[in-house]
Amino acid sequence: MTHWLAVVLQTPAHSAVAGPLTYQSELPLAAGTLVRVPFGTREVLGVAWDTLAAADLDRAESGIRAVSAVLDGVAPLPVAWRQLVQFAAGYYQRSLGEVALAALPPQLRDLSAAQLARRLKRTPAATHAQPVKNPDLIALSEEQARAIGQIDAHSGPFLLFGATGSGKTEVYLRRVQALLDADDAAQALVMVPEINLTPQLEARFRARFGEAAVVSLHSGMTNPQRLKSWLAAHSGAARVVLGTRMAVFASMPRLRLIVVDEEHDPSYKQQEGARYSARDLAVYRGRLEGAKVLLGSATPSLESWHRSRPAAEGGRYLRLEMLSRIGAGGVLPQVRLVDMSLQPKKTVFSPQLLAAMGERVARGEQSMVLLNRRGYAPVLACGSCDWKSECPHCSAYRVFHKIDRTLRCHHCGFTQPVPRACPGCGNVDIAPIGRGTERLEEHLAELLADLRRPDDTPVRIARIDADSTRLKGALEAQLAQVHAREVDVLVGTQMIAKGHDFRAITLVAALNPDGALFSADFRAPERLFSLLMQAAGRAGRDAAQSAASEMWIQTLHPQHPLFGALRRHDYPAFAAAQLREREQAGLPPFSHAALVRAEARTQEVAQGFLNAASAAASTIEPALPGYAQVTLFPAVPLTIQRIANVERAQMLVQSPSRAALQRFLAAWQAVLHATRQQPAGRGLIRWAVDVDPLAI
DNA sequence: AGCACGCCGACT
DNA sequence: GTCGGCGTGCTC
Repeated sequence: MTHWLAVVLQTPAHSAVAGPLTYQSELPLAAGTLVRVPFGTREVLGVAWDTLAAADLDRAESGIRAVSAVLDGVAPLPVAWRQLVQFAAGYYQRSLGEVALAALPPQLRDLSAAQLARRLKRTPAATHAQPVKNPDLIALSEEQARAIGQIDAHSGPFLLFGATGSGKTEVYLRRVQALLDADDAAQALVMVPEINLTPQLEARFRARFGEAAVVSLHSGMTNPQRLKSWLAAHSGAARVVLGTRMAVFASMPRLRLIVVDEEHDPSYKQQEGARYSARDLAVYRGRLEGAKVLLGSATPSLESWHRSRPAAEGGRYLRLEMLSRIGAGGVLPQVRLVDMSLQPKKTVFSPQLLAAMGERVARGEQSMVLLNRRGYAPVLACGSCDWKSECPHCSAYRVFHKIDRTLRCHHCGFTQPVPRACPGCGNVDIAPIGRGTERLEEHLAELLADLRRPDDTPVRIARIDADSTRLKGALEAQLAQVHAREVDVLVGTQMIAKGHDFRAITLVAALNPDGALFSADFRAPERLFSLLMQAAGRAGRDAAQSAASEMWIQTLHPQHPLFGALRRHDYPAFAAAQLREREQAGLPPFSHAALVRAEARTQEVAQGFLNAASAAASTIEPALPGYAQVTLFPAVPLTIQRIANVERAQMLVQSPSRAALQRFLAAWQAVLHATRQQPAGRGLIRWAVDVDPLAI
């Protein structure tokens, strides 16, 4: 007997074939079954989404092809997984197939049914790994115990607002422990923002629950490793899945707890393809599957903070507070502001800061200097004509990297040797303008050259940024050097501000954070506050030194309220002020936004497409649902207008109602597709919608 | 997006 | 005479 199936495959977002396709099969196949199907001239992986009755067929029976193979070694994907994918595809305006296939391990796409069967034969049968029971545990703080009690007593979602070092990870571990002890098939998902942070967390979870119970899922793993972890989660054998944002889509049949650590981190938002927020999907998934959701941060996103206001005021999350620091005498580092307007112009290090660093060196303690700009200098300029190191392919300057004497574009990658003389006028006097971490490291070496460590050896300076850690294992090696106290002063980008537990650092300095105070990006202050709080949290983790640890900030605006709140370590005050501003300006979380981005060879084409699609939205009959509550702004060029010779434009769509915005976007999708076929879409390279964008 | 088909320049 | 340039069009 012939059965018909709706199968989703990775069909491109821009093509006409966006929805599920119909195939036939001699055997009945359950929804969620993985299949390989013929598609054009190739054979691809698909997920059986629905069974179809003959009456549902809208296509001549003769045109329907047969499923070529069934991957029956893998259990069908659970209904909750399909619902999550369906929701994400709808909410983020992408095709079902794109989201579904991107959520599966890549190797599943590449292996034939036979290859997969062979692979599965090598993996042991799925038994639920049993974690170590009753490990030796340290006593909980009163705050930790109270937070755990509340998590047990309520259904959540929870926002665990816990200072750096307040022991959030221990709370996660205890809740996972309690869950696994109580239910010997239950699973927990623990997400962290960056791959860099998974190894140390993995070590802690493995130590507590044993090797077999814990698997990781992130893009730094090899494809076979990812497949293995994914299968362990899917079969239920793995009890704890640790991962980055992609892990929110892990198939877990008995998911009962989801932890999103550092929930404010922008890395949770995917920035290409389906631009989902793993944090937001985690909350949705928790509700869908009846799993408790625990968001944790010392500086929560304003969205989560707002949602965790008292229930009487409309809050939907339960806020749990852990304000004191464990193991550091409860003391947070002192924040010192240096007014740079009192310093000579072009001062990089104020004398006060240098003196403070010098004291650390003399005592054998470590300092950390943050500068959010890698390379030697952001621009190279000619002294006699107006030549600057512009990238020929982008509307941006190429950065001078002294280490290999190149000019590199950080946007398109275009790299050339530094010219001997000015390409504009031939003058040999071309000079770096501004400074990046490379130059800072060099400058600091000069400034500190005369200092001696306690054993009378010279100061050792190291730099950690994306350039110094490009090689595999380089970051680990450099971090190990810092831990082994082979470094006195560490210079780096925000890469070093996050998560790493540096025991001997007693001074952290931010050299020039002022850009974010007056940025056009409305989230810039939130990010800066979070970065500085996290950086401050790096200092003085060791109890013996915490009392003397300091966070130094050099600024032209020491009176700025952001720094006032930071000095008091007062996130709630900062958040309240920011939320007031957001409310007045009608920005998220008080409104909802989506961006449509368009790329073309010329700015006119990119903007023309967006404006045409915008105009077409209002002329459609009947009027699109919710259209009255939706505001479409005119198309504008992106901040970096051109990258790799592609012009980029965007259009903001805003609404006070999330539902109205969603209905509008769903209906507008067809208009955008149609506009592309019209003269206004001629020359357009691509377009994409970004729902809940991080920056507007 | 792939991967075909299709129609015009420099090579064994 | 073929290999291959990437322009257009289709995939249940």
